Amino acid sequence: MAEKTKPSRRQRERQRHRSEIVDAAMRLFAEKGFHNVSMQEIAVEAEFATGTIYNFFDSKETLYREIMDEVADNVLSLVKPILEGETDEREKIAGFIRASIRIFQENSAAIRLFLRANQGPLAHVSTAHFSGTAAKVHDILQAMLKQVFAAGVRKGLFRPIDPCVVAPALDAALRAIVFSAAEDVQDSALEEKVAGIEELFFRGILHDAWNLAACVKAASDREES
Amino acid sequence: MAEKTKPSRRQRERQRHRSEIVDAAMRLFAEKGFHNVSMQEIAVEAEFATGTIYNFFDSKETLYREIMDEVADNVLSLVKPILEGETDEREKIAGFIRASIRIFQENSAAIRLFLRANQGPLAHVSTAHFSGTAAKVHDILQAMLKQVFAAGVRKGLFRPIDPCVVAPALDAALRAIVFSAAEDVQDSALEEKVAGIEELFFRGILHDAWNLAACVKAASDREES
DNA sequence: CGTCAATATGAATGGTTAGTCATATGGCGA
DNA sequence: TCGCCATATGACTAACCATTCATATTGACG
Repeated sequence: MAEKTKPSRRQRERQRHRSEIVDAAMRLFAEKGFHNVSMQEIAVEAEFATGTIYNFFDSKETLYREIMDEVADNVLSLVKPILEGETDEREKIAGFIRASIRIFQENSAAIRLFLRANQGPLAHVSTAHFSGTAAKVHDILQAMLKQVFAAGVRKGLFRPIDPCVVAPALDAALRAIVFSAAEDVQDSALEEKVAGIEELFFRGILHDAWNLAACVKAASDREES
Repeated sequence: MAEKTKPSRRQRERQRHRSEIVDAAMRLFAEKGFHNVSMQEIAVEAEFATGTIYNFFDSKETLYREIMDEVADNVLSLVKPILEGETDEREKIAGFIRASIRIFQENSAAIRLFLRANQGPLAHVSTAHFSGTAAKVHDILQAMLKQVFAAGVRKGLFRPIDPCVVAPALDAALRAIVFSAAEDVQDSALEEKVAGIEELFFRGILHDAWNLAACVKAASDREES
């Protein structure tokens, strides 16, 4: 199927140019958002002419999508082995949390794209706030997490939590921490913070068993007044 | 200071028109994002002429900002009494979680704005991903949450968690759940899901005390291979 | 009514930018 | 060395859209 035998001179050059464009575009999109970057800017940043970009990508939107997809695939390939290994569900979750540090640190520019993704050319109210493959990848990740949680519950490792609650919660909480750290200059505390998330998720915030039901009731009573 | 005595006919009309424009703009911005909505569209949606909008707002950006600010203030005013009451820190957190349902449900369109906020005319890498007052409000909310957590830890109600980790984590997790529910048609499960978050945060996912440290070590060993 | 001030109107303006295309370039085989 | 083809170029076009402003409408008040 795939021709492995022909990375001719021309072809390799072309591929290099392509990736230079992608790099430049990624930097700019990540920094300023889709609508605030013109093809001119991208061209200048990549040291090509405007028209050249259109030899590689049909439209600005296509370029954007391809970048998103690339990043998404990359992230997924890093996370997948962790969540699908043969280990204990508890270790999978812990491993996922710890891996997030590296993944998000290494792709921090790329990930910013996802933060800024909401603005994209997609005006729709898609399930996630991403577009195209990126949305699928997000869904896949969520699905994997849910499965791990479900398995953990089945085996009695976790309390009978709802995977559809915990999976997005973990994902969102992690993102919040990692991104806020990525934006500050001093990301020194990142490791500790992620460890904090880990503990939070595994053990909760309470010191001892506390009568949750009573509190909830009190709160809703107060609400009605 | 504030003249309470003069909502004359003219003035009241003007105010009504203004809020009709705000409503229309909010609907559109929430649905399609700042850049994908033209002043024309807003004018049509609000049943005014383009120029009329400029009698109320200096620019598109001003309009956007004012909407954001309005929503932010509204949300803050709902949350503040819960977090600053005289109750137990545990109840404050529980109350905050439960209140989020109502708040986000009632302003679901408005809140979508915050989701889409990243795109705004602000290209900067601001601390939060919001602009202007909205950013401040977000910070204020976070600060209040942190204080509650810190107080809870001090009183021994919570384990020695880091407020700077837990506050954003709770916020992000809640948002993730509420928004995903808001986007699905069947939000029937929302109450249960939020209750799930509550339990998750208070008690964690583990059934029993489990040797977290060992797991962490195993995971990082594996990482190095 | 008639007048005036406040407000609404929407066609016109100017600036921006995605995307095109006729032309130039340069590597490569003959 | 020559000519060819893949690729690069960047001035140009067409569309879009925020904003303006000369004009029309409204409704309050004498």
